[in-house]
Amino acid sequence: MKRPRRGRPGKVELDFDIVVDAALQMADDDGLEGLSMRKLADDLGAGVMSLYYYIEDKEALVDAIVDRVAAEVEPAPAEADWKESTRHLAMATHQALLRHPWAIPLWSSSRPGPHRVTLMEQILAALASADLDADVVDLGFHAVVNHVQGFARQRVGFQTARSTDEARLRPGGFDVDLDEFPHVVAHIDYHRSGHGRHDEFAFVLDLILAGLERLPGS
Amino acid sequence: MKRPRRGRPGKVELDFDIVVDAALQMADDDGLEGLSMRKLADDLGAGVMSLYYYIEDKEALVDAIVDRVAAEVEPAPAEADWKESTRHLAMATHQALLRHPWAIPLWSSSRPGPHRVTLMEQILAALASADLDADVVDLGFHAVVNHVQGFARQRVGFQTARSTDEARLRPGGFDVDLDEFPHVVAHIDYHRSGHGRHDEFAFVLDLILAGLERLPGS
DNA sequence: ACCTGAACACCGTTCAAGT
DNA sequence: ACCTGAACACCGTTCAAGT
Repeated sequence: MKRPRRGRPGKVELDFDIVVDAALQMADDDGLEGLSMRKLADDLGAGVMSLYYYIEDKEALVDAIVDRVAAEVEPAPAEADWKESTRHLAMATHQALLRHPWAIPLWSSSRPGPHRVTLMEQILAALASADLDADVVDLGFHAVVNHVQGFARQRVGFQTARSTDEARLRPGGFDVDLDEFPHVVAHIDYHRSGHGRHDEFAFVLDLILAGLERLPGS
Repeated sequence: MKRPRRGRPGKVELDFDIVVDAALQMADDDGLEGLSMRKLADDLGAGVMSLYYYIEDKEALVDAIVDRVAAEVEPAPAEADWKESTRHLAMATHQALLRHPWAIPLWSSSRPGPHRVTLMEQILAALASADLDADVVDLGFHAVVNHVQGFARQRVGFQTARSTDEARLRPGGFDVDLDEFPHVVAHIDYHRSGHGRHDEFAFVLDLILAGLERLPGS
């Protein structure tokens, strides 16, 4: 089960992007807890400590790969109005997060890099271009961001528990008897069985955007 | 910097609750990454491996302390209507999360224990008792849950970066020049400077609840 | 039934050094 | 300027054993 090496120990071509690329690949393959400095160096055929010439520490590396995910979000087309732009950015972010599920819990907790700041700027700019009160812009920003993150989280959560039986038996490491929780069971079943709307993410997103217009200024 | 011990090595009183209590305390004191099996055993004056008699592994222990946080959320008073109940549960959850910030990223990613399932049941039951379509109940549930988690996350995020200057200089480990991001700067300033509404959490929550009533059924 | 130490297979990072 | 190995200070957990 040895990993393939890119070169012989002794001299290896390395730079920031090569390190971050390999780290992103490793997180995609093995999840966040599968990413270690030592395995990463091994993958690259370098000594562990060589990595530290290009990055401060592991945390900075993780910040960097999260920012790579943010970089995958394309800007909205120039001719889009505020609602279309916001919608585009939210959907593209949602898709990027589903491509890199390990990034979901990090999306708001790790500190933002340049691409994530750019993404924030684009969303805020789109909302600001609407005829909305400053309070409503702020509120809308958080509503959209929370929706994106919350929905992605929920989605990968349900991927984990495949069958209803599995969910019934151990919703945690605990033995929770779901018979006592009829609404929870109904909720799980609702989500499991196609539940009417095929794209609930977009549906709720549109509700949020429509809601913003109807809001009293201040 | 030795930790105080509760007994002499050789014989210690231990049970599931004692272990979980100590783990919760340690997470509150030192954060999640400050919680280690070895330090925990030390705290309790026990050998590390003694802990494994009561818990499966560290992950199960973390699930348990997260569930303890859920246990702190009081049920809504019986006479409350659906909106008051939902509001109560959301606010109480928000406060519990602020008391245990380490639990915020775990709130939706770790698997729910009995108390968190109970909390879900209560929220779902409250929404179901309203005269809302099943789709709207589902949508409202996620809107409320996302709001609680997203807002808590945002709140502790801002606690980290104290001054505007600090945020300007390094929003990440990156050197992002915020001058290029005027809307982001405005957004940060808006949040920093009292921003009109004193309790934005409750304000947005009420908007969500009011919005649910106005929604078309299906 | 309950608790244990030794050992294993890992981590991230400091440091002083090599080219 | 770039890369390194040895060492340090940690981890969580398996195992075989003790009472």
